[in-house]
Amino acid sequence: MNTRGEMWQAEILRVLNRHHTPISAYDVLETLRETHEKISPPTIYRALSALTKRGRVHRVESLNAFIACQCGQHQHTSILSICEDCGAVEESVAPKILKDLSSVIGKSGFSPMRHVIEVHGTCASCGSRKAQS
Amino acid sequence: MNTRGEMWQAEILRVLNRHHTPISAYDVLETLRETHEKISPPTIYRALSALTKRGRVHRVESLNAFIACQCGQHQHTSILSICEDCGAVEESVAPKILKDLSSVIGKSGFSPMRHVIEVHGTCASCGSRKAQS
DNA sequence: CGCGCAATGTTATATAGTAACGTAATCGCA
DNA sequence: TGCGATTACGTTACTATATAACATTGCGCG
Ligand SMILES: [Zn+2]
Ligand SMILES: [Zn+2]
Ligand SMILES: [Zn+2]
Ligand SMILES: [Zn+2]
Repeated sequence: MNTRGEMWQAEILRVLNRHHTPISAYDVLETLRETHEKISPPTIYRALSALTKRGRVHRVESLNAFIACQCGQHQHTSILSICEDCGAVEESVAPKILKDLSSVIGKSGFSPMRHVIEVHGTCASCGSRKAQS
Repeated sequence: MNTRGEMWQAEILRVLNRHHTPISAYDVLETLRETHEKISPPTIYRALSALTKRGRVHRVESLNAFIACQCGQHQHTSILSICEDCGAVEESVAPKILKDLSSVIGKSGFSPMRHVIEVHGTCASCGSRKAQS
């Protein structure tokens, strides 16, 4: 059975949903340790990996961190816009870009399986805040 | 003077150019230790970071590894196609995709500074090898 | 029951990256 | 040239991220 595993996944998802920025596996670990003293890294990583497979959580490769999927629509490849000022991450879904991407890199015979698209920059509110000052 | 720093950059670039797959900073470290016993991680990371800024080396975020720029044209943002079979990485330059990407994520007011586009999959030769068997 | 399998827990370790500080080279300027 | 300020570099130690390996649990089934 996997009731325990599912329990960890649910707990971790709750932790991730309390944040609006990506957090590291070890941040999750520390948080869960407040209530479950004996939890250890492999448990966290197993659950995060299951959640990622199920599309409930996205791994932010360029930050080695994780964020709950915000776009309702799971099992998609999304574009992550990461504000380097406030840390906020926004998800966009753009099938056309994925298609163009496939066609560009497919020219050489490469067949894509997983896309990582992460854009670092400044979000709207941080941008206007900086423009003011 | 920064002749020492430039020397490390040159040595590291030589190491990276001997491989056709991304290698980790610590792989570089081990290799250089064969000839320079006392070299240490910060030296490697400083040089890698300078090389990355200069566009001579790309950091593969989804592998925590580095590869020498293969496309001659430095200081560009490139799309990396990573074969999960043989590890080979191919670079593509596609300004149109970057433009589309900016326009999609710009709708919400986000202004992009750095793009990370990495596609995992199977390269042409590994694909045909698998199709045969 | 009692064997076999798969999921989970546990310990330890591997891998990746950086802070902090001292020293040495370089620059700005009289 | 002399000399303080500044920056680059080396070195030590440490923090952060991730996984290997093995023990244990609990369930399915004859
Ligand atoms: Zn999502
Ligand atoms: Zn912001
Ligand atoms: Zn390149
Ligand atoms: Zn291949």
